[in-house]
Amino acid sequence: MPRTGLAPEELKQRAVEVASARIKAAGYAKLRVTDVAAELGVSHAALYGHFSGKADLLDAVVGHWLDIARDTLLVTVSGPGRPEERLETLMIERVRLKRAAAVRDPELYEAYCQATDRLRDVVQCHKLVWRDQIARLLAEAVPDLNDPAKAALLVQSSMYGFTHPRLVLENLDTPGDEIESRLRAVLHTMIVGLRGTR
Amino acid sequence: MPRTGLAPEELKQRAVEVASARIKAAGYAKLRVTDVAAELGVSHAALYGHFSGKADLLDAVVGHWLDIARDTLLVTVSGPGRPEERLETLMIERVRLKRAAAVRDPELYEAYCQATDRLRDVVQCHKLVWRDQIARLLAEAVPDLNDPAKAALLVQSSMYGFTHPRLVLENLDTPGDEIESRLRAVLHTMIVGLRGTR
DNA sequence: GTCTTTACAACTTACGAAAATTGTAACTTG
DNA sequence: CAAGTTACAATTTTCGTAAGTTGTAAAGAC
Repeated sequence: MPRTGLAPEELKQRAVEVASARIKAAGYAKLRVTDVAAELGVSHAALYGHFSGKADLLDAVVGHWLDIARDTLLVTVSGPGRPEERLETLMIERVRLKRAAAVRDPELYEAYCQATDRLRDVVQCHKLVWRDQIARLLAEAVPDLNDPAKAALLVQSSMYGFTHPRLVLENLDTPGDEIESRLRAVLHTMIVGLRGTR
Repeated sequence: MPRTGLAPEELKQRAVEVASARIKAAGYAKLRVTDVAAELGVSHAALYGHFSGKADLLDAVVGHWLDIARDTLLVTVSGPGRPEERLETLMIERVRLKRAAAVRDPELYEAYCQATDRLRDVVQCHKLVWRDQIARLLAEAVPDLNDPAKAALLVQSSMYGFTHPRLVLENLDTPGDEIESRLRAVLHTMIVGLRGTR
């Protein structure tokens, strides 16, 4: 049992919570490992036994947020409705979630954007999970699909204009209805196209 | 005839050329109106008679680059081949052009990215021209298309994952062949989808 | 032995003062 | 009169220096 009284996983979780709160309150650029440590009552060096560096702590913060988002979307995907509807909901909810996050927690959202810009594994892994969800829903929505994984990649790519974190930011001035309407139309066109080329 | 011996349009053009060269050489963030003026042999205040501000000068630099790009693509679009092929070429060349620019002139490319981030008119207008080209080619590739303008907007949106300047940057580590192959597949799927929903 | 602290070097950020830049108005020039 | 310069105020950037941060190794604590 460590001297802090917290198990390693508990300390990591606490560190992520503290870091998240500090980013929200003071800004992404102002996150200091020393501050997080002080708030946890340990020296900053103690945190390096749990995170390989500041970047790793940031990844954990982003990963935590992405996990919550993923769980939210999982509920949506598993809900009732035809496969195409659920696929559409997956995309729409994804955009809504990001738009809301960008407005409510702009600094935490910036952490996410930075992780994306830097092609961090935590974001890349999340993308793969998303693609897997798409593949599963596509396999249902388009019977006899030759290669659901390939199709999912195509659909995902066509969605980046709407869902990429930097583009979500860029589109904040455009009404959500307009974005969603366009997303629906693109998605529908892609699905029809996949049905026509299987 | 102005005291510089240059007509207004000539001076503007010279200023754009000088600014471009300085951005390429010293970086986007280092562009100074005062330096451009000095190199032109005028006071910096004289430039404000031709540009409404530094931002306007930057827009002119980006606009100049976009004009060259547009002319390059115009040749491509007007070339031989079936409409779908030409549409495909329009997209592929667009991505190639940007990838090359990002590698060859990263600072000038950053000027373009900043203009995009800031939703500057010069970039928005360029997007409209591009969409118009798409609409024209789509009208040929998909006979009896109800609304070519709407369809063009959808195709354009599906292409942002590949063509948006920030995403082009993000994709630089991915081989060009892979990007292009995916783009082709998405485009083809969109076209088949449009044919199936007209 | 595990987990932490302390100490430290290399690097980054903060800060204040000075310098430079931007945009504008008044003035000058041809 | 058009087109430029000079002068100026507000703002931004630069720069040197001090303070702070990051990551690591050695030492300490339980």
